[in-house]
Amino acid sequence: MTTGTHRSDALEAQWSRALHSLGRRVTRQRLAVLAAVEHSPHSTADDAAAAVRAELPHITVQSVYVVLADLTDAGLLRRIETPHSPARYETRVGDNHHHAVCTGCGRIEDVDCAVGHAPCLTPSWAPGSGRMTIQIAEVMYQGLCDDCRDIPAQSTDHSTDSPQKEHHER
Amino acid sequence: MTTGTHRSDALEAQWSRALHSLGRRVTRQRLAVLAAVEHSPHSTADDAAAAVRAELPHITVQSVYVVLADLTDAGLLRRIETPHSPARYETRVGDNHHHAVCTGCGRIEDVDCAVGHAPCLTPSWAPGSGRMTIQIAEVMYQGLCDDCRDIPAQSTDHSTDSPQKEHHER
DNA sequence: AGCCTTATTATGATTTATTCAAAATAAGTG
DNA sequence: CACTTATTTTGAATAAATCATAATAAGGCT
Repeated sequence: MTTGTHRSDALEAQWSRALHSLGRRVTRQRLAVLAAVEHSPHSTADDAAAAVRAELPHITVQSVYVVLADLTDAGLLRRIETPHSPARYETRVGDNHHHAVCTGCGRIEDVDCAVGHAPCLTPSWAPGSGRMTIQIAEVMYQGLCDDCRDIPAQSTDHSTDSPQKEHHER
Repeated sequence: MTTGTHRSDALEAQWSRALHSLGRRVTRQRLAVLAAVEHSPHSTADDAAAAVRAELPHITVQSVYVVLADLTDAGLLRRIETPHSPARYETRVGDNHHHAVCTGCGRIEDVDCAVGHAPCLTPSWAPGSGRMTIQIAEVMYQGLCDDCRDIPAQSTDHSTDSPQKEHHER
């Protein structure tokens, strides 16, 4: 085990090169965090920390926060803010894709840009609004996934509640 | 001052009716919160609490949280989650409009739906994703407003920082 | 008008998500 | 191998939001 290579070695090399060319140091924790997020996209900081601990048992959530923020800043990760949930991260950067979250179970799916590519960067402004130079457009779809539609009301207890109210998960 | 009416009385009556028909009680704090959010849209819970205190000096943020959550649940308010900022609320519900936030100053503008109306509810799915029944599509644009483009770097202090990094406001 | 039921609000504490400052560590350079 | 400095660790602090319980008041009823 001198070389200590498991996991996708190709990706690791790729990330190392990327970090290097960005003038950033290549560290175990950065590679581990990248691998964790690559392996399970849309991870929260906690998720990532748990995954990383398999390799670096002593890492703390705070360190993971620092690494995540830095990698996001460097452009190697993308941060997603889903409603009623901590921030999530993914390695798929650069392409203009969006997300759909199921209001039933909270699962998140990737969605290709609805309009094509650039068009969603040219919004039609509401009357009276000042114009902006749009740089990114994040679309967040919300709905019910097929699985959750099969189980109409597996809820715990709402007596007179209408079936289609708020769902919090997690 | 027996009638105690100031502020937009018409709106207040409208909200009262809405609450009533939803089987919910009409309370001072609900009306005050609605008025506060109506007056300055995209308010945070803190903003709303501050505004409401002009009328109900003893109200606490926690109560405002409860009221906001309940009104959102009732469909009288809409909750917006902007990146790097607490949740915000607005009274404009029902229409399918989106938001643009300036990465410079954090100001938020309303944006009419880019695609028209319904189309943004029919996303093109990424390969391998399970389908979902989309209910709402929130689009979050990010960019620089004209004001912030005029002042390229009025920042406090970033020495070697590139001008286009993270901005936190509030 | 006044009482009563129950939704709503207040209170105080608690949890969760995230950030910060300072000390310890380790990448990469010469 | 030594040295500089980015990065990580550590421990504490803050911000945002939620929860359980007690107090209050809305609106139906008589």
